[in-house]
Amino acid sequence: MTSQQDLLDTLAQVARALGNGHRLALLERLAQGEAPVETLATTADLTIGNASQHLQHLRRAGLVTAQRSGKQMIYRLTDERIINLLGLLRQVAETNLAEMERLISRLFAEDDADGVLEAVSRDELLAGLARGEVALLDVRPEEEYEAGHLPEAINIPLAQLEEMLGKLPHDREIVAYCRGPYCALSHEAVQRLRQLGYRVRRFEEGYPEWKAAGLPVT
Amino acid sequence: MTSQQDLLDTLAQVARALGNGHRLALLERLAQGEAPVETLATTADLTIGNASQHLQHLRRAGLVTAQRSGKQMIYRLTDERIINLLGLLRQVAETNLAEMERLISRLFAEDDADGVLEAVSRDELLAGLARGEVALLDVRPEEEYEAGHLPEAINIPLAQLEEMLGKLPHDREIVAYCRGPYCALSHEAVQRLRQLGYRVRRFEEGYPEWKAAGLPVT
DNA sequence: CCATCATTCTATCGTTTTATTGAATGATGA
DNA sequence: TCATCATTCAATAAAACGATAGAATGATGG
Repeated sequence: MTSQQDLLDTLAQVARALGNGHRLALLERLAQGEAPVETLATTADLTIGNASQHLQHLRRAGLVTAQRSGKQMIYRLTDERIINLLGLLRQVAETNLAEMERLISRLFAEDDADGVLEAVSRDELLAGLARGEVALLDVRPEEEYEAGHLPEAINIPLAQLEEMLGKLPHDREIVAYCRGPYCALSHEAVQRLRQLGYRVRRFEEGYPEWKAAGLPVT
Repeated sequence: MTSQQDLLDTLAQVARALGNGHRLALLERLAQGEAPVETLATTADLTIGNASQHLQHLRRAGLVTAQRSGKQMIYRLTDERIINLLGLLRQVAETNLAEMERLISRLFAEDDADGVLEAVSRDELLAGLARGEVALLDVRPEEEYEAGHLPEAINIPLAQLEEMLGKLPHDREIVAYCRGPYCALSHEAVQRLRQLGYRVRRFEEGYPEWKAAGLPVT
């Protein structure tokens, strides 16, 4: 009977590994693809030593694995389902926590003045793609695009948006996506492109969710 | 950009609420149905004060809600998806954590000497029920059975197993279930019934998972 | 084999969590 | 209204966590 509680304690240990904002940021970056410590530290805005320690913590919980490559240590998620786990955690938090709602609306406050920027759901996107009515735009950095992206997506990193407008079609609606639901890149891309007269909306999810759902990636 | 991290911090707060074995035990009990503090404290083997404090913690994280009923405070899960969240957490932990495997095999060590006790999957169970080839046995306490159970399940609490054998059919295989994958009740029931000559296996999940999957309950 | 670079380990300190105890609150029924 | 019961609140001490800085490790290129 006591080992029943041992199991729950072990489970709790895994949950506790998720219980820190910095570690969640590291996992979100890892959901885009494997990366060495330095990259992870930079995107999560941590010192190297600090990032290393958090990564050890995630490793002890079995959420990430590490592999040496030359003098670098490459980390990756142990399991695609971790993305689903994060998604479900987010769903539960969003529906049941008023605080969450407040933060989300603040993060995306400026956007939706006239309601036209409503996000495109996965089903809607799939339907639009099947009918050839939409073009996909990936606004993540080139490195993350190279590591994997949605089929037929055009990559224009946000930093080069205006320079690379030539790659965008004019005959179709554009759907922009980035790292996930909380990633602000596609929000900003949509705003800037709309000011330039493009017909564009954002995808409500991101690359990791698409991949975790078993949909094809390139 | 900083509010991106605020969101992750809030998410981390919810994860941290799951990061304690006692709180997971409370949630597992709540997955069976709502209950007052005293019941919860008893099943989680906590003092009342301690249980109350953990429940407050879960409430702040938006995972449970409380409602006064007379002089008792009734707690319940805010959201069925929390059961899915726990299930996914368990899956991830089981596949990626050697420690987990060790604990599970220890918990169920005696059982499977000859391999016949292999658990019945959800699909297999549904097929068997559809063909009328299996009878369902719910070995949880009567209180939990009353709060909800699988359709057509016979309730024989483990404590009264031998006294109530008369309720069991002899012409079909019996599938026993209880609170969930780690619950030992159905394991023990299967062992004891097999010694009495019954053809019986256990369901690999439990009532909460069945309900959370949207399958019919009574 | 030495200098260098990426990463991890160790030690420390301040902060947060947890369990425990006892007092306070809120509803009930005599 | 008072005594009682269920629960929560408040205060404390022990344990776990998180950030930081500097030493140690392990691979590489000369």
